[in-house]
Amino acid sequence: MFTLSEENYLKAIYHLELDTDGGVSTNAIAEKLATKASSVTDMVKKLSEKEVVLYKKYKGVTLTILGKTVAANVVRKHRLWEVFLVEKLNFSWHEVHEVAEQLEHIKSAKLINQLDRFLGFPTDDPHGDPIPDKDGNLKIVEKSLLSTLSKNESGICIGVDDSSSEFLQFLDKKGITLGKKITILDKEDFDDSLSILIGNKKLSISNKIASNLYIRAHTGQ
Amino acid sequence: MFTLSEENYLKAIYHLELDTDGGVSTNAIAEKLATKASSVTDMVKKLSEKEVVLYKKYKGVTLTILGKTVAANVVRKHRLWEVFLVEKLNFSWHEVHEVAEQLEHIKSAKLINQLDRFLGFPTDDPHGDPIPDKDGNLKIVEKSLLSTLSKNESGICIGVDDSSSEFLQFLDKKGITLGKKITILDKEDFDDSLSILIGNKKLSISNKIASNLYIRAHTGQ
DNA sequence: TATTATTTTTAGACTTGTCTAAAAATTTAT
DNA sequence: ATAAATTTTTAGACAAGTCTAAAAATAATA
Repeated sequence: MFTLSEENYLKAIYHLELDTDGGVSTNAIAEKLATKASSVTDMVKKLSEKEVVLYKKYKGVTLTILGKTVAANVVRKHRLWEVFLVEKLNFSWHEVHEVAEQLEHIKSAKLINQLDRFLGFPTDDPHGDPIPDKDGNLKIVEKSLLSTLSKNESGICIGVDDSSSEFLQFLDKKGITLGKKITILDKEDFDDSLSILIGNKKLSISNKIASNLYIRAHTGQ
Repeated sequence: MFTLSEENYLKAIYHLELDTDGGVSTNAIAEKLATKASSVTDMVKKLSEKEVVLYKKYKGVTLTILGKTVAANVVRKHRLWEVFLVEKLNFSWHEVHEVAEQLEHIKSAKLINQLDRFLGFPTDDPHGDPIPDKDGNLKIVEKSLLSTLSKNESGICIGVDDSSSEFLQFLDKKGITLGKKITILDKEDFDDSLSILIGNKKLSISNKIASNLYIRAHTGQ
């Protein structure tokens, strides 16, 4: 069994490993968890003894198979609870993270299996992130940043990179939601801003926005 | 804000106060929380500084208004989650306690208000215990132990005193559930065991069982 | 009421998870 | 390749919550 702190470290390492090659650095973990590098060193030693990470001094950390399973399960719980909050309790997508951070640590296999069933076995959370299955496997989805599309190309909005409350509320205001078709009408060379068509509305968005929206290629019609 | 430990102490004191007159003793709290009296003394001092309990050395503890509100809110959350688990996730009533012990500490006013609404504003948990309202007020229900009824009296089964998993599973096996009408057919002087009619079934139950079942008087038919 | 017995508190220690400050290792730059 | 900058680790300390063992207060009993 793992403590709340241990689970948070495992989750952080799990996320960091996804966009890092090789071991995850002490500093990166410290930044992600808003803690100090020395604390990370201490915890990583403990996790290493529990055989959920591989750790060589000064060489960074990697999750073991067991560690990855534990971490993926925490992520699974986090995302299932987010779905619950949005679908059943009328939370907005920008409100769910903080509460899911707490709920993800509730320990009960039955609870999470039944919740999964109750929600109809969802595959994605409200931000478009895939929900790991019971064994911790993640569905791989071909996705690109909106900012990488060219003029006249289009795709379906399937997720966000930055899921801060501010960004999500901005998207709400603009009417940008998951599942909507987006077409690039024009790209401005000057500042890389985009003119897009979403639904039947024309919008102008900055490159910063476009670099935080994931798109699935949309062939045909 | 209160830590998990503080909340558990407040809840324990809250429950103990309900069936104690005067202050709650250190030992009683220690027993309820399966901890040591010395630990209780330490915590009670801290709670006293936070002004949620009144504490005089050697004289026991009482909740302040604030303390009672905090405790009732934890109980409210516990019982709402129990309803959720039974009604929505198909848990049996003997399985909910352990999970609700964890869920009761999740901090989010919106979560609990929306959960309450989602569940249709239930007034009782699956064991028949009343759910405190937002202000911490408890509905008072006139109830008696089944063991106090006389021959030919009857009532509706509305709750259990002992809600241990074993007892609840025993009740499941016997088909004794909340809301059912129970009539005393006979009382055995020798061992105070009862012959009862529940639904259309005749059952013989020991006094120990009868002393753990709450009944609401059922006048007429 | 004096003496036991019980309850409660104190004192000191331990664990978990964190921190600061300083030392050691590694990386970067000259 | 040596010096400087950065990263990482160690050493020691602290807070929360718990424990054991002993002292102090209260309650029970003869």
